[in-house]
Amino acid sequence: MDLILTNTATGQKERVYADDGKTLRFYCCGPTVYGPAHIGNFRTFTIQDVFRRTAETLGLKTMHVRNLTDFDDKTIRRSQEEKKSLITFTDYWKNKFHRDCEALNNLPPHIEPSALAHIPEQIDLIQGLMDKGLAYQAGDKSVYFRISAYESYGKLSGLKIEDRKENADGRLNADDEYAKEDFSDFALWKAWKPEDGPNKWDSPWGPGRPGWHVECSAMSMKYLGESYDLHSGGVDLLFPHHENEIAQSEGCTGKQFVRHWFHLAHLMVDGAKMSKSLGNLYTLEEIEAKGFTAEELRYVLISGHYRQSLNFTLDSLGAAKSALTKLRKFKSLLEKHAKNDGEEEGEFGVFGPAMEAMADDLNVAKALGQLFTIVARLEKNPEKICSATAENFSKTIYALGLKLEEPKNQSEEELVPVEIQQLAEARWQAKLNKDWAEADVLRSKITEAGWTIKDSKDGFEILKS
RNA sequence: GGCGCGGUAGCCAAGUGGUAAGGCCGGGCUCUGCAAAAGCCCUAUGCGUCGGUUCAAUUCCGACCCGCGCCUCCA
Repeated sequence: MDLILTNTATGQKERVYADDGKTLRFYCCGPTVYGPAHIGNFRTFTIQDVFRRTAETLGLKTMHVRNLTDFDDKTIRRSQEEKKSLITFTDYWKNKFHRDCEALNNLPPHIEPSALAHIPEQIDLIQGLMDKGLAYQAGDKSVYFRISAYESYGKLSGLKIEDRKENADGRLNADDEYAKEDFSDFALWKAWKPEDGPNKWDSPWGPGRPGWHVECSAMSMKYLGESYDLHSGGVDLLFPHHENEIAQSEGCTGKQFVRHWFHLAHLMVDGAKMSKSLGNLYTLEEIEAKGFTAEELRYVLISGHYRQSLNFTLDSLGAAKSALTKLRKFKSLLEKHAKNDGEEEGEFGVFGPAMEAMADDLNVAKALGQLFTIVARLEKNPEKICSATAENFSKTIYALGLKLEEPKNQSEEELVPVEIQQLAEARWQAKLNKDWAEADVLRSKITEAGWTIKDSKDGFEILKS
């Protein structure tokens, strides 16, 4: 089964393959570590993870590189506001990011280069562009890419420089106008300014730091080669970031930088773009504080098609919770019947239709639809389940990145106040005595106190309402 | 203004030139003192609006309306 994905560069669905015949080499633009990543960031990283898992499930070997941007305007400014060194500051947020990724069950990239650790590579790239006349040092000592010397600029995004000039009125700031040859030229090397504090590095052009776009070109080519298979990021990076990466990389090497561009639509919240001013910007921590799990969030984030923006609501997490419970139950049904030896037709057996949907442009919504249809069918005919069914289910679930583990017991009993515990036990006694009226009175007292009783055959559970 | 994406049931969301997957919610029933859980069943003559093509359109074409994204450093 081939993996098909829409290539932004051509607008066509194309087969994803390893150009060297061995390993699919791909790069994902990673986070800037200056604060907690929000669920919109994680939609991108999680769908990229589904992409990788699906590729692997279909038999492709992968080499996944994702960078960490650990110096830029924001990291420098905020570290200074907090009176911390840049490294201390970014390390904290790197660790936070890694913990969140793990909770969401995103596989760690094979290589995760940090921009700070690759400044020499970035300087080399800039020097290469200088040598070719594609870059120049301006009066402000910064180095810029000379777009007028690079003809195919704009080929990925389809944006025309002339159009942008017309729309740039009022947006230019005086420095840019003064320093750059052309307002569209973007910074490759930013000359040091007093507000950068101790954060400066030496270069042939004086002290300063690389511009943001260079790091992805320099690091991806270092680890994946001058030409590689696929590059991914949020749609907002299409222009200018990825356009600039192409200009820098192809300008320097003269070779095609990336064959396949994989862009992911944004997550909306309650029908609007996420922003701090609207107060609809959630982090994983906030989602968990509302009583949902990372797996429930993952389910929501992957459940829409990646080329379409997905509207996130808290209600959708509730829906995910129920859907996951259903899958979890099915998993234990499989485990009961998995001892039956048996074979299934095709690469993924009865789950073939679900994997076909995954392979066809990563249609997760369709795959989930197929999955639930198959689940319902097998639940009605459990005698058809065999060891191969369980294996094929595992493969499908792996591609989605779900775990379907039983929720952990959070030692609920200990958290329940003593008086509630006593009321509950009194009620259980009343129940055993078949004093239903007394039992109901006690139940409503417990309910009023904010707890819920769930009976089973030989005991009860106390849960927070 | 330019480029791009989208409008399918209460919500989320697939899909097709031949009569609408799936999930959630809701409703009914079963099972248990009740409740919860669980199980079974039901839930769009309709796919933004108006025209056109066609034996047949939600699916193709045209116009229009609405929402969203990008147009210099935001996944």
